[in-house]
Amino acid sequence: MILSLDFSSETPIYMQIRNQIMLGIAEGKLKPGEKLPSIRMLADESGVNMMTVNKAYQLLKQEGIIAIDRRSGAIVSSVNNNKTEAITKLSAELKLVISEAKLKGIDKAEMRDLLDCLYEEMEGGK
Amino acid sequence: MILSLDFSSETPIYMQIRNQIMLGIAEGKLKPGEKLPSIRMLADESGVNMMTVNKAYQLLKQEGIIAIDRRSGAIVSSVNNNKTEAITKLSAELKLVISEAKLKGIDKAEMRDLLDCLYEEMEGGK
Amino acid sequence: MILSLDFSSETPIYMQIRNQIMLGIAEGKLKPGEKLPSIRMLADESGVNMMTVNKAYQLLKQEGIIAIDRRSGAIVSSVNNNKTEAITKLSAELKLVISEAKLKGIDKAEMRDLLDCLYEEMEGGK
Amino acid sequence: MILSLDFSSETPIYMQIRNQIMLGIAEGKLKPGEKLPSIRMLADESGVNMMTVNKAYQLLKQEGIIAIDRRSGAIVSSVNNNKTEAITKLSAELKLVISEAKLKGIDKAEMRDLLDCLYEEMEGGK
DNA sequence: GTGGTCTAGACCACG
DNA sequence: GTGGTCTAGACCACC
Repeated sequence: MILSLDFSSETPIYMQIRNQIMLGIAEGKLKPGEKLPSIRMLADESGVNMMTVNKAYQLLKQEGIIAIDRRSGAIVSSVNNNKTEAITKLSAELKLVISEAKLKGIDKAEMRDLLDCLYEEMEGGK
Repeated sequence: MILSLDFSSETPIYMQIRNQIMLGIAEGKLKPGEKLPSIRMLADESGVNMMTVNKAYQLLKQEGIIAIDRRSGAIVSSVNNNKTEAITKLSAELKLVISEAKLKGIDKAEMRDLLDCLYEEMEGGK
Repeated sequence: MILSLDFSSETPIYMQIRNQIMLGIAEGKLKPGEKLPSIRMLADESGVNMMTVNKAYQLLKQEGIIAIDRRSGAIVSSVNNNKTEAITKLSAELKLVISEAKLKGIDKAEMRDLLDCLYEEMEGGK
Repeated sequence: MILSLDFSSETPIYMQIRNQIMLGIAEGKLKPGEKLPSIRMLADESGVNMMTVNKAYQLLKQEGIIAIDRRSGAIVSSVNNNKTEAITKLSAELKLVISEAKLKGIDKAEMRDLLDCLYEEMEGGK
């Protein structure tokens, strides 16, 4: 688990960590039930403060993506959340992405291709 | 052009304004060449500071989505065709959305449906 | 808004702050829509770190008890949450309190009296 | 005596054990004078460390709820009648519960009902 | 002015 | 060992 962080990005570091862990899980690099690195270890490896990593973990926990086990640290949760709520959130995000695409002259067909392409790329990492 | 702002959202207000204008353009409610409301008017209507609206407009200008003219205020630009750069940015955003979808148990087929569905919804507003 | 904190208590300071604010609202000392002191001010007054106060506020926000407005800081939310969920949580807490009472020889009648008594005490502060 | 522990809960495991034993006694599943399972047995059954169970037992002993005998292990104490002290502690706990209730729109009458309801539920287990 | 983020340490509770 | 809490300062984004 190596993180590549951009310290001069507008995206807060804890959010970058959260995003990369989420990507890692989605790409199958991290599997449900698997242990995540400890807060301390990840902080040391990545050159950030413990509390920053902690904040990312707390966020992921709150989102139901990981569970923090008192005995053995953080583990990846299995998927089980209610879709309806998730779809509402995703729709808003997707709409924004679609808007950006449109304004850059990318049409529906191209977006579908891009979606397919990204899925393949991500499945490949399994 | 009525904005619905959530002052307790994590998303900064200027970003909410930018997003809604972008959505408005993508949905065809605002067409290329059309004039946007003046900063002052939008600020008054929405109950926010003029500086905040200004920041949103500057951001949109910088993204090449609107043009700001001293005489006639802000107008919607025509579609920009610098796709390559845009696709890189969109890919990163889409990847994150796909990850979230996966972790909520939403598969590729459902995402394609959602994409189609949102396109129809947005075209409808034209 | 003066907090009385016990720095040697087992209860974390941020939780003591959260509890006292919750009590303050329930007793009517703080009314819905009213502004809470800023994080900085409360931190200074109470002799604790900003981040500790921040943690309390974040917790209250997450519990839907306060809202954090980007313009004017934190304000007390109006009550509107779904009761069913709340009752589940309250039941577990009350059950524990009842158990403790029983084991100390306090019977049902006494508990009802205590409940009434506390309600009067808290209403009095309105 | 089967414990249901949530390892990802915020409540420490030893406290969960203590709470469940207390509930068990209050509900009459465990009667004064009755023997509690040995530390080792409970630890094995529940998949936790012996030290953790020990901590829970020590806490219960300190609270005067159980007595620990070298020869026969832990036994449930008879009801302690030092009410005055107990009431102070209970009042603080109840006040917090009442606050939470109020903020969720649950009024005094509903709380009284809930109290009655929980008493019946707990008596039923006798 | 406000809150949001981050750091580099520290101590404690838990298991 | 783990995570949880806290501090005293700092810088930045937002309004």
